[in-house]
Amino acid sequence: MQQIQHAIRQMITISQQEMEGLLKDCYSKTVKPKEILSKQGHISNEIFFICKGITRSTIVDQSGVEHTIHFSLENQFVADYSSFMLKTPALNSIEAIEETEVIVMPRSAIEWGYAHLQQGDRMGRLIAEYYFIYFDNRLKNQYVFTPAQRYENISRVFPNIHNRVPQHMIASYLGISPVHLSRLKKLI
Amino acid sequence: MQQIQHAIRQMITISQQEMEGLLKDCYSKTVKPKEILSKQGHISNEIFFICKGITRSTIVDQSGVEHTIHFSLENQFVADYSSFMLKTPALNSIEAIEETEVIVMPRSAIEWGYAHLQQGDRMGRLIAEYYFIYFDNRLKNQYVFTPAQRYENISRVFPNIHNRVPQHMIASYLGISPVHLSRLKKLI
DNA sequence: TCAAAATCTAAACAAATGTTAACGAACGGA
DNA sequence: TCCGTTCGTTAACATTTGTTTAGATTTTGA
Repeated sequence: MQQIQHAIRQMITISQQEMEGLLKDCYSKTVKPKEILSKQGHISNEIFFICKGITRSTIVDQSGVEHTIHFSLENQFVADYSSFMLKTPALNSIEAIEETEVIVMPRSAIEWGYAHLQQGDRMGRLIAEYYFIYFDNRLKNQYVFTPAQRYENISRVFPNIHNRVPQHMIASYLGISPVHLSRLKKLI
Repeated sequence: MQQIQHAIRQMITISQQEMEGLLKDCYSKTVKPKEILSKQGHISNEIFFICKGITRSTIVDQSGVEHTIHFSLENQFVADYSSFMLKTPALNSIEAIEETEVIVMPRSAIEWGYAHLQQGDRMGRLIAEYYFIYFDNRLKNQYVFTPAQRYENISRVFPNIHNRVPQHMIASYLGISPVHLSRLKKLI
């Protein structure tokens, strides 16, 4: 619980009492590689904070092919936020790549935060803004860089990613086939 | 000013007095087709609300090729939010496609809002969340749909777009060449 | 420890997409 | 109104990327 408190305090000013209220419904959970944290088709009612490990978010297309849309590392929050906010069935799943320890924040905790924290909306705003900047940057990258260039840059966004996830998942994240990524690496 | 007030009231509860404070530094501006509202390389210190018209946001890659990353329609806010939030030089420009009337919200107005509005952070959170959902959806679309499918779906996001912007800009938005879009249309 | 599964690379071929050039239609400013 | 510009389409060819298959290596789990 130390880690998540530190992450929260980096965003907002929060009293010890408030912190206890926010975290009272939260609990820790450990999942093994390939285990699912959050499943497509279900409404996401939880946000996860990663204490240790790494996860990937996946989405399945009409042909049944699975795509990796995101990796999440230590000290980051992860969820299908669209599903969480809209209360619609999640389009993506979240699964552990390594053995991963998370703190589960149920919807009740988040709603308690918006209602009772002095800076609850501010925290929501900062989280949303953080992801906004991330998505915005990612979108611009997609217009401006080739897949090879995006491969070269990926460890800026996900440090040490090459040592932690198999290459075919990186290819999936880049939107290219694993065979093609292997080809591109030869040229770099 | 009616329109922007209506848009704001759809997000938050705000008194008439607060509204006047928020809008006191805002002003109206009209630009002709192809005129620039916001230029790449400059720090964005303004958010625009579109009363009438349509704009596109563009980014230029290393080879000097211009890409259309976004269209913005009536009753929407538009800016390079990353530049606005981070106070870093904007990567993209915003230009009018049709003759466009906007309300300019300078940074001073936004900051006044965060500081003085009862629900200032809430408004910030809702705007950021709205864009989060938009980007998230857009990203998932890119993994799951082919360019042809994204072309077929584009008018769900940008109603009537086909009658308002030249096709080569739509191709640019989709990330394909205008020639290729022309080819794809034949097959649909 | 050992067999099965996962992973990466490579080659050959197929499909998708980009580039260039040409042409006619529509559009816009003088 | 007229002429230059922008726009959309088409064809031919080039490049990029996907698919399939195979083989070698590593990892995993019983």
